[in-house]
Amino acid sequence: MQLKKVTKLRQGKEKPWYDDACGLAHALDLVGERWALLVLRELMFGPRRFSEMKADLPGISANVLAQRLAELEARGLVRKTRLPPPASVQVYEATQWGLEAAPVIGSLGKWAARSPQHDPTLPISHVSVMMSLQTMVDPALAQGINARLGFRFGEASYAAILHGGRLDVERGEVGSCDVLFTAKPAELAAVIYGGAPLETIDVKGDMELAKRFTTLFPLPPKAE
Amino acid sequence: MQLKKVTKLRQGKEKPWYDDACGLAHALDLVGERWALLVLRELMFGPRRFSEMKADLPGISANVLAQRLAELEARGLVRKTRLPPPASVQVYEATQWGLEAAPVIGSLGKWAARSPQHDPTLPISHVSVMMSLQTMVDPALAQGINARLGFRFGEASYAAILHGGRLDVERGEVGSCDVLFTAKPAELAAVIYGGAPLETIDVKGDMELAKRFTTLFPLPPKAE
DNA sequence: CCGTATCCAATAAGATACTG
DNA sequence: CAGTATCTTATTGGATACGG
Repeated sequence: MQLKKVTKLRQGKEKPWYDDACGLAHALDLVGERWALLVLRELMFGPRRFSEMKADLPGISANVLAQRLAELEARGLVRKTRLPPPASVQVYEATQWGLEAAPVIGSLGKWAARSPQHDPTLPISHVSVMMSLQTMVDPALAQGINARLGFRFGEASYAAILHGGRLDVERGEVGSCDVLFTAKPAELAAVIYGGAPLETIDVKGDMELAKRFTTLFPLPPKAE
Repeated sequence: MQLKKVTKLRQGKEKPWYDDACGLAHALDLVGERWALLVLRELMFGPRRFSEMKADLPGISANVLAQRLAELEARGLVRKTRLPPPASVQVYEATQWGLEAAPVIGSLGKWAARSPQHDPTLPISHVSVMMSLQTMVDPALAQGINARLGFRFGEASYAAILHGGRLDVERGEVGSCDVLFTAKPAELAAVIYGGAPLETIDVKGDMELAKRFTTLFPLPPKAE
C-alpha cells in the first residue's frame, strides 16, 4: 500500500453528518459520536491523563479514546497540555466552552434518571458520582445547610461545598471538612440513591450531618 | 431461508452499550444513536406522520426512520397512535417523558450555537426554528412585551405567545394574532439570526412589533 | 506510560424495490 | 401512504502488537 491512508479525523472543513442548521444537529456533529460525551464528562473536574480516563470508561479501547480526544480537540472542546513541572505529565483538559457543556450533561443525566430501565448497579466513575451529586441536589432540601464535604475514591479525591442550596464540587485535596466519605464510587451512589445504610461506607466527622446529606438527593419519579 | 431473522430492535432486556450507571450514559443508551434525538425533536410540538418526518429530516432513509421510531417506542419515549376520526391517520407522538426532553434538547442546541463551525446556511425544519425561538429568546429583552405571533411555513403553522419574557409555542392554526410571518424556515432563521432584512419574508400585521420581535434572539458569543 | 498501526469482524446505513 | 425486504457498501470498533 503506497497511498498513505489519511487519518479520518474529519478535521478542518468537516462536512456535517446532519444537513440541518439547527443547533441540536450541530451539537450532535460535535459530541454525537459514541463515547464522545462520556469522554468530555471525564474532564469536567479538571485535566486527566489518558490511562486514567481509559480506566474510568469501562469498555473503551485505546483506539477509540485516542480518536475521540483528537476529534474533541479539533473541534475546540478539549486541549492537550502538559502539567507544570515537576509533574510535567501530558494531560487533556476541557476548554472553557467544553466546560460549559456541564449543565447540559447534567440535565441529560437527570432526564434519563427517570427511565424505568435505568440500572443503577452498573459500575460508575468518580466523576459521574460527583457530577450527579452536583446535578441532583435538591435546592429546597439543601437550603440553609452550610458544610464542607470531602470525598475519597482511592486515588481521586474531591472537596465540595454545600451552600445556599447548591453543591460546588472541585477535584483536589480534601482539606479540612465537616464530613469525609471514603468509598468506591458505586458504594457512595448506593448510599445516596439506593438507600443503602450509611454504615456500608467509611464516614468520618459529623455523623448527623452525613446522615442528613444523604437525604438531599431525591430521585425523580420514574416515567411510565 | 427458513429462520425468520429477528429484527434487531434491542428490546426488552437490551444490554446497555455503556457499562456505566451514570445518568448520562443511560441517556446515550436511550437517545444516543444517530438520528434519534432529531427524530424525537420532530415530535416536540405534537404528533407527526411518518412521511412528514422523513421529509423534514433531510438525508434520513425510511429504513432508519422506522427503526429509530421503533426503538424510541420500545424505550417509552414515543407512542404510535391513530388520530381521532375523521382524520384516522396513523401518527407518532412523544410521551410525557419524551416531551420532557425538550429543555435538554434546547440547551444542547444553545450550547452548540457557540461553535465557531456552526453553519447556519444549511436547511432547517420548521420544528427546529420554532424550538430555537423558544430556546433562544432573551427573557430580559422580551420582558414586558405581550403579543400573539403567527408563523406559516407552507403546510405547517404555529401560534406563539410572547409573555413575561417567555415564548410559548404551539403547533396549530394561527388564529388571530398581532403579527403573522409567512416564510420558509430557513428564511425566517436568516432574518432572526442572520440579520437578513425583514423585507425578505412576508410579514402581516404590526410591523413595529415584528421588527422588535426579530431583535429578541441574540446569538451567544462564539467560543475560541 | 502513552499512545499508533494494523487487521478483522460486526454493524449500520443508503439505495432500491416492493407490499398491504 | 407507511412502511418492509434485500442487498451492498462504508464505518466502526475491538484486539493485538508495537514504537517513542
